[in-house]
Amino acid sequence: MSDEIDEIFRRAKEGRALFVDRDALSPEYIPERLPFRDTQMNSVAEVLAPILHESKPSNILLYGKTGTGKTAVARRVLSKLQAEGKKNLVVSYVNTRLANTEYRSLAELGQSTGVQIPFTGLSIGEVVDRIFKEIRAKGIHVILVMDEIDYLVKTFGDGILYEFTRSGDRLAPGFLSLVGISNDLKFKEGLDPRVLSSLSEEELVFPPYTVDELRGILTERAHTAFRSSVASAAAINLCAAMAGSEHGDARRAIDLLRIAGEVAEREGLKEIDDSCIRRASDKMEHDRVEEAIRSLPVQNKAILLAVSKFRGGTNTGELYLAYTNLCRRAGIESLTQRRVSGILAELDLLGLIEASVVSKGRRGRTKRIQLLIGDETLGKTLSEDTTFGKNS
DNA sequence: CCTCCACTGGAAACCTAGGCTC
DNA sequence: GAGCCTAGGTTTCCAGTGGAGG
Repeated sequence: MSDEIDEIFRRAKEGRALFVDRDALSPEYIPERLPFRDTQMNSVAEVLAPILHESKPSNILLYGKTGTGKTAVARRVLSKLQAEGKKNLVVSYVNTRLANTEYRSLAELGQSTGVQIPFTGLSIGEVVDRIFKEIRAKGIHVILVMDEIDYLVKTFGDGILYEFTRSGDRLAPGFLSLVGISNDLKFKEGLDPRVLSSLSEEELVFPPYTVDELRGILTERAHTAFRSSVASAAAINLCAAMAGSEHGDARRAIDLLRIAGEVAEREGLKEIDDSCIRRASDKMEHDRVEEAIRSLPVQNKAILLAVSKFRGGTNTGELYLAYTNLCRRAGIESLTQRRVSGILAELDLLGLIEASVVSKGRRGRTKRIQLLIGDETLGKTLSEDTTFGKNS
């Protein structure tokens, strides 16, 4: 036993030699220079520059799929802007999907402008009023970055965007400019035309990286992150190809390279080979699923567990029966079928199950439900939850 | 071509936890 | 502390429906 531990430590010590600066491959790392994004950086900088002579920059919308560098460009430009040392400038960054509700998105904006917002109890309108009041009173110049703004619009409508885009003189001498970041190229369709015209005074599209560009990015990062000869050109090619085959997602490519490096390190290898990369890719998928399950509310877990009882799929009625039984045994309240149907749709969206509506003619209409993940992953992750500890 | 099943999914009402003002 | 407010999750109610079997 202790031999094994010694062995792990020994390998870790040797392995450490693979990485020089692991952070260069972390998701938060933003390099000084963003390769292949000079045009976009300059454009954003040009749009925002007027703030340095006290006038309100146009609102700007950044479009592009995940991992095309939108967030990195926005952050980089804004941090340079902040470095200019302008006193009344406030840069607020909100990821609306992580904030999860309109209210919490606003609360984050409030935080950065210096308004304390209780985590519940106020109406949206009241929160907006308070923030606006603060901006006016202090003459603050706010640049609000709303990341994944399409999520906000899709789930809650454009209510607060409307407020923002029309805030105009209500804020003088302060002002608020929006930098919207969207993964969805079509999200404008659902927008009120007045909001749209104001929000997209300027627009910038981020094309997906080509495999060649990904290779360039990875090479640069690998250079800082690893010792020389750890990540061969062949390894980098494979990472770029695997991540790029779908949609030129740089984040995924970088994650893949980092995890492949970690795998190699753990194995005590001197360099990253193909099998490291393939295993890294499997691990990423596995981790994504585990994390998704772990963060589920109890009821959703129970439903997922009920789904897993049926090898080869089931339908709503049958599942609901199994689910209520399971709840009784686990000693938790069960929800109505209507709600379960809604939760099934959520689980479908997360990619944990597949639920599609099928009609069986005279025998009614239902959802065909199938588990998309492995039993062991599910069992292992759910057994951490004390509610389901024993059975399953 | 019509029926009719076993649900789906929209809408509204209800509930709880929390903050607000007075 | 009373009486108001809201968000978010859930329940209640119900009209709507695709298509196999008649």
